[in-house]
Formats: sequence, structure tokens, C-alpha cells
Amino acid sequence: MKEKILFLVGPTASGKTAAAVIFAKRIGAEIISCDSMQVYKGMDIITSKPFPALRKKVPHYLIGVVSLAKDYDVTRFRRAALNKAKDILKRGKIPLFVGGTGLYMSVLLDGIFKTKASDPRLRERLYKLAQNKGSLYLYNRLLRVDPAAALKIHPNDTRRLIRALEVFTATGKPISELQKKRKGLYADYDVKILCLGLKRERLYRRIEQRVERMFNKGLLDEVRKLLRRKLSRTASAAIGIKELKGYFDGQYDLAEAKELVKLNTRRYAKRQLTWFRKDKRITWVKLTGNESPKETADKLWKKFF
RNA sequence: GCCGAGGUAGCUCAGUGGUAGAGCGCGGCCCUGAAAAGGCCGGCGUGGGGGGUCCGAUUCCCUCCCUCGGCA
Repeated sequence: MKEKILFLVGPTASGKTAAAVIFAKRIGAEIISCDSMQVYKGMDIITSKPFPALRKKVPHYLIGVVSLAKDYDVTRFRRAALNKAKDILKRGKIPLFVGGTGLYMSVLLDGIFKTKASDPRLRERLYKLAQNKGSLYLYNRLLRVDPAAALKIHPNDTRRLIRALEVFTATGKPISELQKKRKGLYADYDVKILCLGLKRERLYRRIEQRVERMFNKGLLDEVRKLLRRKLSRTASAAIGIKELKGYFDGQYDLAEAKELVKLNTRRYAKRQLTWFRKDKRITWVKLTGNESPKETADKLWKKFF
């Protein structure tokens, strides 16, 4: 009998956080965040972390555990998340991954290929090359060493071109070969993936309301504080930082900054949905968007079996 | 009520006697060590209603409706 592992995913502002706590309590689960930004310390309002009161009801992991100055990546996440999951299972509880970062979900479910750690200097060199000679130059270079990978990557997608070249240089093997070897939780456990789904119109309204709430709760102060610190490249990518920086720098007014936050959050949600739609293993839990957290948890319960 | 300007994509607007574009918005997609990142693709339209001229009208004419500004 395989052990049970659960995922609760969904686009931003769909209501995962509050429902997850009620649901987790009911089924005897502990929550592991599956979110690339909530891992950072000090980014509380901006990432809509669950409040301390909520976190007291059920154990939460991987929230606020990385300092702002540090870069974070999929591999670190995967390692930490798997450790937590095993730990929870050992105590006879169910691990419940909750979050909206599609790639993080994917590396947990299906694994990640093994390679050496990335070399920042090599990466920097490739990046400079791309700047000076254009990404097409990198593309042609990749085409020679790993045509299979080049076929899958668009010539303008500089980041993936760099990554593929970086892996080839470091290992001597094409990334397209390495990527074939992966294995994740889905193979060894009884995995159920629940995804909250609501009409686009409703979701966008909820995003709008959520952004307003964030500002009411002191987003401005929080981001002002964040901007005084040294932020790593990954930390500074959170939605709300560059948008409010523009306002603080006097490039536009507060109303416009708010609209930018809303716009970029909508786009983010749209990309999340593309990711989730693609995964046919997902069980969709349809919501109207007016449910209380308890009602959402009830619906999750019904799809649980 | 009179005079003037205008009604074209969700919004702001361009253009043409041969069934229409642009920016923004929006939609679809890709994703394996930056992923709240990065990249690709797509006009999504009874051209205010009705009538007329014409081989053919979004474009010209008439009329009605609506919006904005001015005069009353």
C-alpha cells in the first residue's frame, strides 16, 4: 500500500491558503509550502503568507526560511521539500503541498535531472556573450552541441539557451539527454493533486480585491523596508517590488503602481493556469469564488477520496 | 431648440469607394538549478440604426438615435 501525498494547487488568489489549514486539520496533514516567494523572510504581505494565527493551527514548512540576500532555486526547494515530506510521513501524517509555483510542483511530482551545481562565472560569461553577439549566436552554438535541445528552445529565450550551454560545458553531456532521466513522488506514492478552479472573471475580481487588501495592510511600508535591504536576484522578482519602486522613484503615482501590481498578478495567474491545465493528473475543484474557507475545504474533502 | 465635433476591437484612436488596422487590454501556449522569472503565438469586429447612390459603401448622400462642446 503506497503512502498518501497530497497537493493543493491553483492560481494566485484562488483561496488555497485558508482552505488548506481547515482541510489539513480534518485529514491529519501538515502543510509544505510550494511557493517560490513565500520562502523568503520579511516578504509577508507581498506574498500573502498565511498569518501566524493560521500557522498555529497546522504546522507549515518552507515559509520564511531564506534570507532576502540569497538566491533560491528549484533544487534547493526540492531537497528541502522532500526532506519535510519524509519527516511528516514518518510521524504518520500526510504531507500536503500547497502553492502555486508550477515548476516546483513539477520537480516534486516528476523529479529533476542530476547535474553539477551551476557555475555563476560560466553563466556570467554566456550572458555577456548573449548581450554582445545576440541570443542567436548562443542558439547556433547550442545547435552544434545539442540539436535536440535547440529544437525545443526558442532563439530568443536567452535564459534557457544559457542554461543548456552551461550544462553541456559543465558535464560534457547534452541537457536534452540528461533531462530524460527523472523520477519523482508520483512514481512511488499515492499522489492526489487538487487544483482550485474558478471562472476567470471571478478570479480577476479576487485578485483586484486582494491587491487592495494588501495595500490596506501596509504593503507600502513592507516594500519600502525590503528596498532598503540587499535583495537577491530571485527575491527581487516578487510582484510588487519593481512596481512600487517605480512609484517611490517618482516615475508614476500610487494609483498607477496599484494597477501595475494588479496587471502583473493577472498575467501571473494566467501563466499558472496554463501550467495546471496541461497536467492531466490534476483533479479540479470548481469554485464560484464566494465560498468561505470552510466551504472550500468541504469541497476538497469530497474530492479527497 | 440651434450651431459645431464625433459615434470603427474591451479601451484610446488611425485609415480606405473594393468587407479594416495600431497601441494598450485580453486570449492561447512553452517551460527540468532565476519560475511571482523568461520566451513564443493570436485581432478577439454585424465599422450607432434605417434608407439611398454605385458593379461594390466602413468610406458618398438622406434620415433617425446617442455622446461631447458652444449658443440659447
